[in-house]
Amino acid sequence: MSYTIKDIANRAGVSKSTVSRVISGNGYTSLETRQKVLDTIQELHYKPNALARAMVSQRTHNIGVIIYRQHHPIASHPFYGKILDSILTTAESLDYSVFVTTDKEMSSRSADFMLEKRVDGLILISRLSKEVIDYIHSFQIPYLMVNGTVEDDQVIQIVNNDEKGGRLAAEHLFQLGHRQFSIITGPQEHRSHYLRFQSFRRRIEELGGNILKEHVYFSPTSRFEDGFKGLNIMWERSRLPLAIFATNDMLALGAIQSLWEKGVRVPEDMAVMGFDNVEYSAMSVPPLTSIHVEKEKMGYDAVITLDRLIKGETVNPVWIELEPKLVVRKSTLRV
Amino acid sequence: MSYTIKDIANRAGVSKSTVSRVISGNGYTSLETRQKVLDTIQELHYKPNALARAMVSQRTHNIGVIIYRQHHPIASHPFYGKILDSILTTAESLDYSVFVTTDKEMSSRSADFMLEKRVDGLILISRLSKEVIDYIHSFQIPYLMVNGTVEDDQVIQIVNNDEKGGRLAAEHLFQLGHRQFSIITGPQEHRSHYLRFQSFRRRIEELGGNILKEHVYFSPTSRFEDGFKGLNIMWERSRLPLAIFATNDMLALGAIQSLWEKGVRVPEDMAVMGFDNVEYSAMSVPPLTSIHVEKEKMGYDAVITLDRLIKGETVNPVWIELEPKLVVRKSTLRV
DNA sequence: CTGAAAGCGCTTACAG
DNA sequence: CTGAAAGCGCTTACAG
Repeated sequence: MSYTIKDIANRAGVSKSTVSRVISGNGYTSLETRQKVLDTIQELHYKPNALARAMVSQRTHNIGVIIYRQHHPIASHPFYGKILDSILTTAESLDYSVFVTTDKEMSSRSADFMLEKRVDGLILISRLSKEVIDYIHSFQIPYLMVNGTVEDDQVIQIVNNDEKGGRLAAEHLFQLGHRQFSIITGPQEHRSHYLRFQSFRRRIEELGGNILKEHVYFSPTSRFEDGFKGLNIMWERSRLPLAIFATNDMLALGAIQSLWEKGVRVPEDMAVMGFDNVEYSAMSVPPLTSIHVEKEKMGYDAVITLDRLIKGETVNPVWIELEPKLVVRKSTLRV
Repeated sequence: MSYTIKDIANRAGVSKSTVSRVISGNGYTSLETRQKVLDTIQELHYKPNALARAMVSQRTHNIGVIIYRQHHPIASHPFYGKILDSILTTAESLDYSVFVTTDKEMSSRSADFMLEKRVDGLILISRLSKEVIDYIHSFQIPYLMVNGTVEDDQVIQIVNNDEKGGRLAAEHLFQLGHRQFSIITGPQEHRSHYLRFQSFRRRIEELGGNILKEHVYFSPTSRFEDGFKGLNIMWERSRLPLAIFATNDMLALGAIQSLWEKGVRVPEDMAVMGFDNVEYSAMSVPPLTSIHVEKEKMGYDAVITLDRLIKGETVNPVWIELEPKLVVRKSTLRV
């Protein structure tokens, strides 16, 4: 196989301890031996075995990311993929390697894998069952949750302030003069969709607008296809208001394509807005007004916070909430 | 920390060897002791330390994925993200865990990390410099390349048949009656963009059409923004032909948005087609005609092949080429 | 400043 | 069928 510390020691004419010392920089070494060791390391392209190191140091410098996927593959997901990207780069900057796993059955299989590999900590993304979380919790391993579904203040969570986001959306459409609205909202078991919808509705009602029951479509998923379908279903049900709010961008884009097929122009005939501000919202025709969610920051904060936990520092607050922001594009322009 | 094999042995009143045997299923164990051991494993939620196992077995059951990213974050990328997704699920089915790393500088840093962690094998995605590849090669670790840029038949590669794809695109547009074309093509150092463009042009010329120099835009990246910009630049340069071929979907979508801003209708006024068949090509307005590339199969084949290499089996052929397919959508419909 | 020894948590022959 | 011993490749006190 590859060279070991013993090979280096022999070749440099010193002991393993000495080699270990120059690599780690702990303890004293004479300049001369130090140089000799460094040279032979170079020469042999020696790579210390991280497994052996981890065995004795009880630290792998690996972290695990578990992402729940149901319908959507996850890495390529415009929302979760972004979070993952930023986890990857942040982790790298802190010298962690990251195991990525996507979990379909919400079983503990992924968790078991990670546990056996002795990761230093775990990042859980999206929907994971209470059982799995409790299971992980029982192992006393540092972990936290990003954009989770479970309200649990035992668990460190990083989330978007979806209530505020819903309000921002409501105020934007209201200001454009709309008083009646159609809603396409994702699975209500998912905290985000639920909060976005509820706070949008509440704010609209506060302002004096209203939302009729027949103008709400509860989508079984948060995907494009169901945004498309949802619009069709509502369309056949009744004459639609001139503003549509979807609780995420993919649903909104689905609605827009459906409207386009019907010959309804956006924004001239109807305004549409989404939520998340995924990359594609800027690329669509027309570009989609949305509520920006700081996906990169979610990933960044997750790693930084996990690193603290791993180092035994206490983390406060337990609940990290990020601020959403309105991004106006042409899909809601007053024409 | 967590329990060790010794804890289990003590509690069950047997030796470590015995515990090891029942876990691995190697060697004989009486039904009685077997049950006793299994029970205490259950009871203590014992998780064998994969590091220790790997130390002795010289197999980590981990593989590494290195993705080059320059402009685009990579996990969320509509093309590479899909490959990654399928790597993740395939690896899981073969009981591999996967380290994912994105490499910006094309340095050997990621490779070094993976090497130190003693991954069983490596999957390299996209553009990686010859030096890095040679470097990895020198360590005798099983590895292969997906959608690579380098033509090197020493290296096992999984690629799309881009020449055929380019031809399919040419034939489709030609059949619709077009004889002149605009091209937006990505970085020519990238094998895919180069081949797609060249074979498209060749096929068009064979058929009797032609492509003028001023109707070709060489884009510095393969991103949406540059598709948008490319269209603008050509637009100002001269009157454009009524069919546009972009060497990937993102460039095509950029062009479509630009046309939309100018009031040019697709496909009524102008036909546009892309390449890759990323998810968003089906979601755009209008839906985009494209050449489908089997991204999922790339990831799948990569893992299956790597697994063979890891097991010491020989792999033939060295160059795995996937067949592209034309997907017609409304952006090129004859109206 | 340097080396020998013990130990991290497993598996694998080897005896019995 | 079961246990004691050696070893995987490191690090960490402990002597010297």
